[in-house]
Parts: sequence; C-alpha cells; structure tokens
Amino acid sequence: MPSKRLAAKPLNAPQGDSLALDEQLCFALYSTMLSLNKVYRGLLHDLDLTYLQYLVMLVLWEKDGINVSEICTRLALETTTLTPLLKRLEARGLIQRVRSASDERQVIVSLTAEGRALRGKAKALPSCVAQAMELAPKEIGALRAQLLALRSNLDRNA
Amino acid sequence: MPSKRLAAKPLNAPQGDSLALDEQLCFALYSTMLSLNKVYRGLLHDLDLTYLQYLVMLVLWEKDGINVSEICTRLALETTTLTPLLKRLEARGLIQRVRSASDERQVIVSLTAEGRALRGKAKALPSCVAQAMELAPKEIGALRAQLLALRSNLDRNA
DNA sequence: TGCCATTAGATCGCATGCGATCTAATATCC
DNA sequence: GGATATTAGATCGCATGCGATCTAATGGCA
Repeated sequence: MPSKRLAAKPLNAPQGDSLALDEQLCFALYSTMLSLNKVYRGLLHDLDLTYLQYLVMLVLWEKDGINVSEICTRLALETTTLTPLLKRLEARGLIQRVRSASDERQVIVSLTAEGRALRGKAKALPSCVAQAMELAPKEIGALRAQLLALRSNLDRNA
Repeated sequence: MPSKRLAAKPLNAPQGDSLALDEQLCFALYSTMLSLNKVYRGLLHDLDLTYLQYLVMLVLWEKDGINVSEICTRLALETTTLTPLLKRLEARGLIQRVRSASDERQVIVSLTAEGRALRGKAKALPSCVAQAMELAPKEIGALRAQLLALRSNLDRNA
C-alpha cells in the first residue's frame, strides 16, 4: 500500500529541486548570453572586435589611463584573462600599455588616437542591439536591474 | 550662442544609445552569468564536473542514447564545442560514444552505470543554487521566462 | 635598515565556444 | 545506377575564462 509520500513530492517537482534543463534559470541565463554574444559578434565584425574586447574598450572610453587591476575590477575578470587580451589590443594599435613610473608594479592602459576614434564607429551599436532584443527600454532596464540584483546575491554567496 | 541641439541629446542619454558599461543589459547578463558559473564551479567541485559538462549530463539524464546533434540542439551549441567535451566525459567513464548501426554518420551517446549513478549526487545541486540566488521561486521563474523570451528574440534577429 | 607580507601582472595549463574546413555516410535526383 | 547535394561529426586555429603559480615591486614593522 503506497504511503502518502506523494503529497510531499509532487509529480512536477518545484523549480528549485528539479534537474530538468528547461526549468533551470542557469540554462536560460547561459544560453541567452550566448545568443546575445552571437548578435554582438555580427555587429562587431565591422569593428574587428570580439565581445570582450568591446567591453574593455567601453571601460576605456569611459575612463582612460587606468591600470590593469581597475579594468579587472570593472569587468569582474582576472588578470589572467585580460593580460593577453590587452596585448592583442596593443598589437592592433588601439591601446598602449606602459609601466607606471610611480609604482613599477602597475601597467597603465591608455587609448591611442585610433582607439579613441573607434568610439565613433561603436556609437551605433547599442541601438542595433536594442533593436535585436525587441524589448521596450523600460523592460530592458527592469531586466538589467533584476540581473544585477541576482549577481550581487550570487557574489555574496560564492 | 548655443543652439537648441541639447534638447535632442539629453545629458543622460536613453539606455539604448549610451556606451556606458553599466547601462548595458549585455554586461549585466554577461557578468551575472559569470557569477553564476562561479557558484556552480564551487558546487560541482565534488562531482568533478565543469558547468558545461553538468549541462550535458542534465540532457542525458533526461534522455539517454541520443546522438551528438540532439545534444547540440538541446544546448544550442556547436559540435565543435561538444565533441571534445564528450570525449572527456567518455574518458572519465561517465558516457559511451558509439557509431549508430543504422546511420554510420551518427554517434550515439549513452550513460554508463557510473554516469547514471552521478545523478544521485547531483540532486542536491538545484536547491543549493536556488539558495545562493536568494530569490523566491516565483521570481526565479519570472526571470527565466523573461530571459527565454529575450533569447527567442535575439535568435530571430541574429 | 632589513625581513616579511602584500600587491600587480605575467605565465602556464586546461576547458569552453565558434568559424572555417574536412571526411565519410546518406539522401536526392536524373 | 550514378553523379551530386546534404548531413553528422571531427579537426584546426583562435579567443576567452580561470586556478595555480611565479616574479618583481611596494608596504609595514621590528
């Protein structure tokens, strides 16, 4: 005779306890990020930038002449990831990497004229992306806020 | 004398047109995904699985004995990404890769006993992740739905 | 001053992720 | 039946992403 365990374990398990791929927020987040990355790949092709390179340029267009650590902090990435990328951007002539005189440990990253000029080409990008998202600005803002709140929670419990 | 151009270009540009890193949904999505990945990294350490390996196992725990293409479709990834990963899972003894007899082009992926057994260890994971997210199940569900809708839009406009 | 901890980057190894391309097997069309 | 197109995976090259570790420079403290 079956016990009443069924009542405690419904046929459709609650979201948090299921191993079903489609019920997991993690996969929604992961695959949406990949899709967004693909959209950016297409749009960034003209600028000959990868998505991460674009993010680094965004940081530098906002504040030039910062050290590697500050870029790392801003993007929540490790030097391990950024050092090779910065070397590539330097090889392409978009930035310069110079050891700080006041603190020889630091490497100061600054935009070249070409790097600054690239900002003009990049200006059209956000509206193209927004168009591909097919979301109202208000929805985009709300989703962004939710994601940042989630990120904050995750970082606290990492 | 300044023209009235200012009226057409407000000091705080609308979200879709700004190159400010913090105003972009893309960065919120990207960095939140990385944070979530870090949480999973910690939780998956015991299972000796990476995040993507875990996703593949989720697919196989749901439906065993499928070919590589079906896994690719399910996870929206290329064979280029999955073929080496599947070889690693095979080397670890979690899965088997066998050429299909009816269609020699296909490779059928099936779980080994060890691969099936690993599901038991994985069952605790979703609730740990949900706890780290600090979100109510309803919020998680809503966010997931929004992300999937966004992904659908992005894929349509890719 | 001199020893030691800390900090900033760099190097290495490994695991994704994808575009371009290749091979082998199957499907299609005449 | 045979030429051709398509499909399923695999291989290669390159760019992330991070843990572990290294080096050099700075800070702190007896």
